Amino acid sequence: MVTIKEIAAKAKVSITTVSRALNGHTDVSERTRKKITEIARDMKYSPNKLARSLVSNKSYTIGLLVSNSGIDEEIVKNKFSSEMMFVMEVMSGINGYVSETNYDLILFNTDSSEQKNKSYTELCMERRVQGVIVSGVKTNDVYLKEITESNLPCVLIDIPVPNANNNVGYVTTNNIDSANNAVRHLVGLGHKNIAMVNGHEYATVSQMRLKGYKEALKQAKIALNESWILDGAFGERTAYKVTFELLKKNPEITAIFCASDLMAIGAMKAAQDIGYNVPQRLSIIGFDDILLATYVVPKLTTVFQNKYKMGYRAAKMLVDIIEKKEKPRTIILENELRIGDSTSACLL
Amino acid sequence: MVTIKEIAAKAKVSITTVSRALNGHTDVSERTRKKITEIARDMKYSPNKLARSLVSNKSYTIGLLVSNSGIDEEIVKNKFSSEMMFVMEVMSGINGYVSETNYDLILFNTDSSEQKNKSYTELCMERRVQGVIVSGVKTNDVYLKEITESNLPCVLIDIPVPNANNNVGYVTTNNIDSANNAVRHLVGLGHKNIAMVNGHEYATVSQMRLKGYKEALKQAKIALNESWILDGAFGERTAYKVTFELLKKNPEITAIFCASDLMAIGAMKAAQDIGYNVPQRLSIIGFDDILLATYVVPKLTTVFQNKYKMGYRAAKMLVDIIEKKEKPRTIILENELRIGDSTSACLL
DNA sequence: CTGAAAGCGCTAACAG
DNA sequence: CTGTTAGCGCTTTCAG
Repeated sequence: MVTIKEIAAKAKVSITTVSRALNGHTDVSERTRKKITEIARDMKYSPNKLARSLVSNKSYTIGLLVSNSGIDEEIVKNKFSSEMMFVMEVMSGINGYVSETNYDLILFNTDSSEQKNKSYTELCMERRVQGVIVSGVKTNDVYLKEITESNLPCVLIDIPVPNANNNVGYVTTNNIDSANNAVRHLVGLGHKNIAMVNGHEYATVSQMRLKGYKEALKQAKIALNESWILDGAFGERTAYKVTFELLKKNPEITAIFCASDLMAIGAMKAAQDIGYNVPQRLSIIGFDDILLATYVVPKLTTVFQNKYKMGYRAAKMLVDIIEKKEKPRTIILENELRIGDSTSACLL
Repeated sequence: MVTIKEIAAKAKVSITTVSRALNGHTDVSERTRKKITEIARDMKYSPNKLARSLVSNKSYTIGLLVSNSGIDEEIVKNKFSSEMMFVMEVMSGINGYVSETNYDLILFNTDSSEQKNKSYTELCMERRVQGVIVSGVKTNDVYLKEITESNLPCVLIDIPVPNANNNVGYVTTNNIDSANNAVRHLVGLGHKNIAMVNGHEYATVSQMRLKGYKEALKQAKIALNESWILDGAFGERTAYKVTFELLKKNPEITAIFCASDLMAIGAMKAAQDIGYNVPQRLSIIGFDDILLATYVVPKLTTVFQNKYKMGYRAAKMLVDIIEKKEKPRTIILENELRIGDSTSACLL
């Protein structure tokens, strides 16, 4: 590895001058600058960012904290869980913004963190990342609180933080209204007996979507039946099981609102296995609009979340925080109900 | 940020001693070690890996070079391309292995590299990554050659390198045989007029799969019809278009072998839009077994590639190279034909 | 415009 | 067992 020292020697100048020339400082004569840049190129010089970071105290790296949990919970080992699919699309957006900047992305795995007994904060500190984006982490996560209470700039995806300091922000979508809207759509189609398959309780979005569901029923003056609210754990198989049971016991149900597409797919399979036609006998709505939603048959009616944008905006917000720009620390994106073929008028 | 210097001051020892104590060297008395570790904990000390890397010349970071190209080529901006889906699953495997080690993963985007006019090698050098995994990059990529010819440890996914130095390796699957096998399956079902929708030419896998296709036809003594080999560019829409044309012109075709699942799905839609029943009128086989394959109707018959394993093994190989372990630099995994509902006996 | 010197936080001989 | 010293590659005062 060639260093500025070697360049300095060859150019017969001091390392200071080399540093300045290469960094575009104005106080270097054109002649020496030219000489130096040429030599640098010839020697295939590449600046050592580690060294630069050490002295400037800026690593220009952003941490990305994602969970792999669930990866072999529902699916074997080579397939994704619902969460994974969601996170992947978000990541794509994060990457999209980050690649417009000088920052690089470093990937941390929350699972390995627990193996190694290191908190997320430690992971980040060690690498001196300047900020971190957290996604796919449960609200009861052991290390979550620590990191939001630290001074590390931090943006959370779908995890609202009530009264956080100015270094913390979050990006989420309008879950309550979207859920409400989805359920209202069902009501509009004449459905009255509408069940809900929710995700696990350790996701804020579950609570929000449930809230929207309850609101919509109330507005439609439909009595809430608590036993029709199921826990599908954000998994296809769990959703399948609980839906199967539910439908067997309660033939009066004509529609189900699911808090994720994968669960909707699980529910749909359960319905089909029971012999129900979707949507004629049972309407189903999902949430997320993952790639899969368009490909299953019937095509899912679902709440489209712009996951790319969520990631993009999260990354942007993080850089704003890092660079001390005073911008909103909360972003709530709007969703959009996309009508597919899994919903239709109630025929019962 | 608290440093070992501050710990040293508080513990009234030299920084050397602190360093040794914290790094588990044996030449420190138990008493001082205990004192030091306690102080470190109390002060919330976190070692600066940047500084450590600088002196030890080991960054303990691995670069991950993936392409985003195609992301808005076929699909809007918030959806994945086929390549993306594949790469994502591979990434999951890479992450799986890496999290068992001391290394961290740093993400480079090949597109941004071109924006910034930096070669992959530069990107890696600057961050002093100790090795890099390359995936989803085309064989004609401008910077590809440079990086494999550098001394940087490097593992490629699905890009065989003929006579590379000992620092370069690759992981791929048995594409020729798998393709051969897939086509033979069609032959076994009585098909004789078998077309192929291939990916673009800048992927080695396209060439291999084509080779397998040709081999199988030859073995079955079926004449090769070059005009039945189409370029689907690894995209669903392109595959749709070319298949549509092909089927219109050549009603004698009863089966299509596609070099990727997404293209198979595109082909399937084309067939259905023409009024063909799949599989009765037209059998279709895909390649990859991406998550989608199981969810489309009819469920795709496809060649299962263990993408997680590909990533896992690639990461493992890279670490072996970095740590100078003499292990094979070539890994060719076996695939498995998974029969779905998109293939059946030839009825024509 | 240029250079000398100090130092970022840490590790690693070398001496004691 | 512990401290002194030097230095990883770079940036940044401060003097000239």
